[in-house]
Amino acid sequence: MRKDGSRREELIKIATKLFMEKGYRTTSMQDIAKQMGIQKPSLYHYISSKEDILKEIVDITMNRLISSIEEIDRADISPVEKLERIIDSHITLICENLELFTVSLREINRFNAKGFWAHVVALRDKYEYHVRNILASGKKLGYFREDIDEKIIGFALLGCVNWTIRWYSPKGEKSPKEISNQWKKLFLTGLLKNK
Amino acid sequence: MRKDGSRREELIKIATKLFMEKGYRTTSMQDIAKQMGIQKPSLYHYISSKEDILKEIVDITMNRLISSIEEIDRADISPVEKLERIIDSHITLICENLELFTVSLREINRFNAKGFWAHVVALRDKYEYHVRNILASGKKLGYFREDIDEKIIGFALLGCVNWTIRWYSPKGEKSPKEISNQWKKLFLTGLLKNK
Amino acid sequence: MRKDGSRREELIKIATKLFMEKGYRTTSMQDIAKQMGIQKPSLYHYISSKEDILKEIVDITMNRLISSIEEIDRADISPVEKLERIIDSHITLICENLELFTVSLREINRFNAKGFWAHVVALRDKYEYHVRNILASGKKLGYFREDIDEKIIGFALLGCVNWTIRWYSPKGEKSPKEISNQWKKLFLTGLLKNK
Amino acid sequence: MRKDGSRREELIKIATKLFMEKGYRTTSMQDIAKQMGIQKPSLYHYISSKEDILKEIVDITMNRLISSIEEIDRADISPVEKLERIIDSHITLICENLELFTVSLREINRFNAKGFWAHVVALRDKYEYHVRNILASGKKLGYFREDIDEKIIGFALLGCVNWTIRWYSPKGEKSPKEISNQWKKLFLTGLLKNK
DNA sequence: GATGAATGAGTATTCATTCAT
DNA sequence: TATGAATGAATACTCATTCAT
Repeated sequence: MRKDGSRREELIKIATKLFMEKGYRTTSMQDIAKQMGIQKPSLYHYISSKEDILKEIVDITMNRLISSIEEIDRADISPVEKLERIIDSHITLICENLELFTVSLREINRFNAKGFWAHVVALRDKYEYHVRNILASGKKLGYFREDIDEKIIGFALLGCVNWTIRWYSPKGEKSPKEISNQWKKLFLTGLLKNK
Repeated sequence: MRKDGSRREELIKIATKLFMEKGYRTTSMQDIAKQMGIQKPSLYHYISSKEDILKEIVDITMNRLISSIEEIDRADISPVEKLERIIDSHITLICENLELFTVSLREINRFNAKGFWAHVVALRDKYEYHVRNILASGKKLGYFREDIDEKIIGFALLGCVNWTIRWYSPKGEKSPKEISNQWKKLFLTGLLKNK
Repeated sequence: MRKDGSRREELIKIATKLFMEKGYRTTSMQDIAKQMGIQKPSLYHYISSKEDILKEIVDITMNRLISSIEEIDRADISPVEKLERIIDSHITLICENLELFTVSLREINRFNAKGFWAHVVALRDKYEYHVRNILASGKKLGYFREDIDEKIIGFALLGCVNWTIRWYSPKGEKSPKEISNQWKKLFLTGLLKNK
Repeated sequence: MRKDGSRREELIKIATKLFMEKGYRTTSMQDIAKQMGIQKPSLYHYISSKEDILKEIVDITMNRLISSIEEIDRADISPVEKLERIIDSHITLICENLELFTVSLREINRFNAKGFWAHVVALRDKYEYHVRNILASGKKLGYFREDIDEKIIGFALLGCVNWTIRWYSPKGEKSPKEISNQWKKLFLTGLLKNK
């Protein structure tokens, strides 16, 4: 009676887990149905296609990242602090939603040359815009070196952080906090010892 | 025998291009055969399975990375210079073999839980070993800060560099040299202005 | 009870329209439900199966044709006039109930080899009986040529008239009256000019 | 070795038979494969989709009709004789290729609103053009009544003849020759006795 | 080396219908 | 009277691979 979509959410969650373990293509609707304890066609009560599930996963992850960075960029703090908070928040989001982000970041290219791609690109650009904006204003306000290229450094940040899905494990020895601290220091002062 | 080899190489090259454009699963043997101007079953004179093509691609890319890092690590230079050379060489390899590396880095997880996976992991570990080794000796020799974690910083380096496949284009505005210079400085001295 | 009936009729009407536009098989119960503004299972309050809708459509059309021809055949008029009236009435029925007749005549074969088929055949035979009967008595009474075969000429009449569903449009340039007049003359005196 | 497509022709023939008996939609690729003694996917060596089979059937029938009517219209004979020959040839074609024509005429509407429809319409129009052209010149040359409408009479001819698929059986009592003779006389001089 | 023919296993999706509420 | 949830059965089509020639 309560139409809260909780069964749909369960489906997304289960599918995400399977997509992470076996890959999107390799996971069949059969697999998802089995895991949910229902028959294959019943899945179509909750979603309209397999691709729709992936779209939802991508949407969820991208929007969480964007909400987070927008809030940070709005805050009345220095670009240096913004950068630190972005690193914190991005790593936390990934580590706490590892399945969602693994699938999203791994499979996102599948939409290339499809209608949904424009949507994806728009979201991606939004995030990158904020990153570059913070780097640029840090430069203008005299916090960051003048010779940094926002685009190239922005990609360094994204690569560094997004690559986490390839090696992070909640059972591993490194905590999100440790990772974040290491990288914040790396991005601000580099590896060389101050003399 | 030389004849064989060249035709096989052509196959790998064509397959790599298609895998990059359409993805490994989405590319059919039919697609590859068509692009080569032969019939589907004829492919099997050169390779023994579709997966074999991917294995070869992974092998080629990993081995190039390893040869390069081994040579660098062997050289009689400081860890700082080693780090710089790794960044240079890794970016150059990716940018000059963009198709190969895009496919390799994107599809490598496919072997998860298969026999080939152990092989992949061994290669990956070899590369990571050298990275961490250089970071550790840089620390020991007093070049790098003492509070850096080789593992976490090593992943930062790999993420930063490997992520290049997601955005780099030979037609784009940024050259491998520029990218490399920006990142070398980032890793050594960070973004903050020296006061 | 009156309420029921009207809702059921609405269903038949909507289904008929959809069957005409998309075909019986291609139209789903979903399509019908949507068009009615209710949910799929609710349809089953009014009909017992999809096939039942088609049965009803066939019944309605066949019975109208039969009522009409029976009335004509009962009338105290010459076979020539009977023939003319049949043409008039058959064309009028089709043109004024184009959706019903299009569906009925197009999909009627679907019941082949099913229980309902005997029923359909009985209705069809009834109509054909009257057509042939009129032709035969016209021959006996000296109105029609003696060398005509009632069966073959009867089929000519049916084909000519029933084919209307394939080309007639209420928006087209030809009125049912014009069509009817042309065909009455065709059947009675043929195309050749009297010399 | 001889690449004569005979297996493909066999497939079309078998499919045609099944489509006639069970209908296009109701016949599955499975059914066709079984009847051919091969596995389902093997069908796709010869055709590229189920719809392709139907397209071929429609093409074959329409083109035979058109070849025939073009030849007749080109001949140096009177419109009256042309009309007679059209009736002869059309009935013969249908009766001798009953399966092909039954499927084609019954399922042709399926392409409505698809790309192939324009092609179908073009073929249909070609045939109808010749029919009307012959009627019109018969009128102009003084053979036919002046009050006949080529379009309406043309449809009478088509309906009468095409309806044959609904009742003709090679095992039935009426031969194509008999049918043809009855209808030729019907169209030329009608049913009324000459006084 | 090359390939036409064939296929086993799989894959997403559709749909009429049922039933408890 | 209405419907959300569920499903058994079907369906067209794909694809890597094999093999006789």
